[in-house]
Amino acid sequence: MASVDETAPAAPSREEAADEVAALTIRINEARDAYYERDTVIISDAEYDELMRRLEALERLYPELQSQDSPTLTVGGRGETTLFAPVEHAERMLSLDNVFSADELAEWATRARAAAGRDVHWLCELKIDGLALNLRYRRGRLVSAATRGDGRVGEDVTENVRFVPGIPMQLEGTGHPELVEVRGEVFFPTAAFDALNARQAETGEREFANPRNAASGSLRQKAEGKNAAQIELMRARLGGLQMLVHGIGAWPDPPVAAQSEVYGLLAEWGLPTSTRFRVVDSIEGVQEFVAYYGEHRHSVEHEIDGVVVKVDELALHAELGATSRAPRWAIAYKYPPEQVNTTLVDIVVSVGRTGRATPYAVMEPVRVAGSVVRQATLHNQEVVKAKGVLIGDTVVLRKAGDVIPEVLGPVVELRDGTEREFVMPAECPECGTPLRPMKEGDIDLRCPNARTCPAQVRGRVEHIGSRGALDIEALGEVSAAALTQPRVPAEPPLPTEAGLFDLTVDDLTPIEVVVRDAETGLEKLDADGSARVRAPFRRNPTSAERKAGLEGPQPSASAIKLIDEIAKAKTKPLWRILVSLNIRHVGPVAARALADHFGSLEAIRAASRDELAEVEGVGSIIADSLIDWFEVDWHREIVDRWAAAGVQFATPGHPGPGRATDGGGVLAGLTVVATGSLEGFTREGAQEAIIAAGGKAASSVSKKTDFVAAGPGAGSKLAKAEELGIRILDAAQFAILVTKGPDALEQ
DNA sequence: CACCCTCGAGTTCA
DNA sequence: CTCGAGGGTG
Repeated sequence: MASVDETAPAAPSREEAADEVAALTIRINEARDAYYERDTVIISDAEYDELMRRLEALERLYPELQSQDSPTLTVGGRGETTLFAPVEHAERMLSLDNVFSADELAEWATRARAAAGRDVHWLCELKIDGLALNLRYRRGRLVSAATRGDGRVGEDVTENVRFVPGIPMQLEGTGHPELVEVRGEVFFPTAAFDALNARQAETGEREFANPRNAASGSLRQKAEGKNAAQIELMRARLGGLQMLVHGIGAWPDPPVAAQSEVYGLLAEWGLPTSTRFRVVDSIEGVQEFVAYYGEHRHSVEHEIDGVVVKVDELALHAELGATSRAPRWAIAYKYPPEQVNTTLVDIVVSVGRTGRATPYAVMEPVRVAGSVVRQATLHNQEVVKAKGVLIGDTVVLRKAGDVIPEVLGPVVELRDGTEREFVMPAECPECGTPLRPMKEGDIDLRCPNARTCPAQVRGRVEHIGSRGALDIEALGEVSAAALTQPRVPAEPPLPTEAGLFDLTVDDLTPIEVVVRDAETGLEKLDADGSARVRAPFRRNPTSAERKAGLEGPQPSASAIKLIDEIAKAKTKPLWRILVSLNIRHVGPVAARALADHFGSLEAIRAASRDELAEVEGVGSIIADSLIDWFEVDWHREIVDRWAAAGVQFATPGHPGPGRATDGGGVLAGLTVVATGSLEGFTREGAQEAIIAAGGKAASSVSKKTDFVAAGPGAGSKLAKAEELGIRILDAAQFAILVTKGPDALEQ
C-alpha cells in the first residue's frame, strides 16, 4: 500500500507541531467518544485514520510531544475509568467438556463423528494452563480485551493488555470483519514465570503458586495510586505474558472451510497463534498427538493441562451446535494428575476441634499439578503404616482430583538407611494429655481433654465463627487463635468458648500474638533475638485523640468490629446457635430440623431419646449424642453463660415442640441443589431461598434431586446432574423457581 | 441391606 | 471441593 505521506511538505517546526498535536488530540478524542461511548459516527473512517497517521507522524518527529494519554497510546474509550468494568461479549464464551482417559476420548470422537454423519478431520492442539481472554476488534482496531468472566460478561482489562507483547492494537492486512472477536489464552511461559517468582522472592513479595494465578494477578493490577517505579514494575510483569489465539467468534461467512485455515487467517492479521497443532483424519491420529504431548509436556515452553480436540470442518460446527455450556464439536482431554517425587521431612500430628489426632506429612515444597505443596494428610497411624513411608524417605506425591495432595508411597530404592519410622505420639501434642481411642476398636486416637486442650478450644471457637454456624465474619482462624492462646496476657480471654459473649473491647486490647513463619511454622525473631509479636486489637491514639485527653493504646477497628459482630450473633436463628455448640453429628442440616421441630434449646434438652428421634434426619445416634452432650457440666455452663449474656436460645413465636409450621411454600416436597456462583445469590443465600420457599436444599446431587441450579464454576455436581438427566437451571430461572415455583418455569 | 445423605477434615485459592 | 466414614431411610 503506497503512502500519501511521501510527498509531504517540509517538516513543521516544533511549535507548529505542538499546536497541531493538541488540535488532533481533541479531534480524535471527540471522534472516539462519539464512536465508543455514544455509538455515533462524526467523521469517516478514512478521515479518522488520516488524523491518527498524522498524529503518529508528528509524535515520531517530536517524541516529547507525545503525552501519556495520547490517542496513539490508548485503546478504545478513555482508559482508566474502564479498567475491570464489566464487558458483555458479543458472543458467549463457552467452556469445554472434559474427558480423562483415552477411552472416553475415543467415545466422544465416535459420537461426534456419528452425529456429523461423515468422516471428519480432527484438529489437535495444546490446552494451555492460562487465562482465557476475548479480544474485540472493530474495523481492525482493538477496542476491548476482556476476561472470560461467566462466559457472557467479563472484566475489561484492555488497559493492561496494551503491555502484553504480541497482541496487536491494530490488525494487519484486510479481510477481517467489521467487528470480530478472537479468543485465546494469556499465560506466563514457564521461564518467564520462574523469573517472575524469583523477582517476587527477591523483593520479599509473595510468590505465585502457579502460572495461571500469576497471569490472572498480573492482568488485574491497577496503576492507580502507584508511583512511577511501581508502574514500571507492573508493566515489566505484563511484559512477561504471552498470548496465543485459538478461536474466533461468530463469522457468518468465512472465506475458509476449516478451523485450521482460520488459524492461518488469524496469523495473517498479525495475531499470535500456536504452531503446535495438527490436523489428523483418524481417532488413532488424535491418540498419537495426546500420547506425544503426554510424554513431552514439560518440553513445551508453557504449562499445559491437556489437549483440545476440535472438529476441523467449520460447516459441521453449526450442525453439531452446542449445549448451554460447551460446543459439541470440541473436547478437552485432561492429562492425569501429575505425580512427583519429594522428600518426606517429617510426620507431625495435629489435633482438630473434635480432638482427633491426625498425622500429616511435612514435605520439601514441590510443584505438582499447578501449585506448590508442602503438606498432605496421612489420616491416621494405620494409613501411615499401610503406605509404608518412613521419615526421610523420598515419596511419590500427587493431587487427587487435581486438588487434594496425597502421598502415594515411598521410593524404596532411594533409601540410604537414615530413614526412621514414625511413631504415633502417646500424648496430645498441644496439651500433653494421653491420647486414646474413644471407643473399642476405633483407629482414630483422640485427645480426651476436650474442655481445655488449646487445639480443641481454638478449633471450636473457629467453628463458631464459621459460615455454617454463627457466621461471624471477624472471627476466623487468626482471631480464634489470638483469643484462645495469645502470648500476652498469659491467661487467654477465652479459656473456653463459654465466655465468648462476655468479651469486651478491653479484654482484647492487651492481646499480643507471636508471628510465625507461614512455611516453617517457627516463631519469627526480631533483631535482638526476642520473638516478634503483633497486637492486632489495639492501635496508637491519633493526635486528635491525644489532644482530647485520651491516653494509651486504643482499640483497633478489628477489635470493635469483632465485639460488635459477636453481639449481633446473639439473636441469630436457633439452628445457628445449635451448630455453634459443637455437638457431635449436629451440623447445619440436623440443627435446622431440630430447631424447626422444638423451637427452643430448652425443649431439646427436655426431650427424651425417642422424642428426639422423631425428628426427620435424626436417629438414635444423634439423639444419644445430644443427650450425652447435655450431661456434661461444662457444656451446660456454656449454655448458661451464653444465655446470661443475652443469647437467644429460642425461636420467637414458635408454637412449641412438634408443632412446627409445616410445609407449604412453592417448593414443598422438592429437593434443589445449588452449585457454582449464581448471579444475585450468595452460596448461603441460595440455600436460604430454597428453604424459605419450603424446599429441601441438598448438598449433593442424587436421583432424588428435582432441580440443579448451576452457575459459572459449577463442577462435578453439574456433570452428575447432566448424567442423571436432572433439569438444570441458570440463575434467572432459579430466581423464578424460588419465588413463583416450578410451574412458573414453563411460561 | 442398599443406597443416599450429612458430617468432618484437609487443602488451596481468590 | 473432595473424600472417607458412618448414620438414616426405605
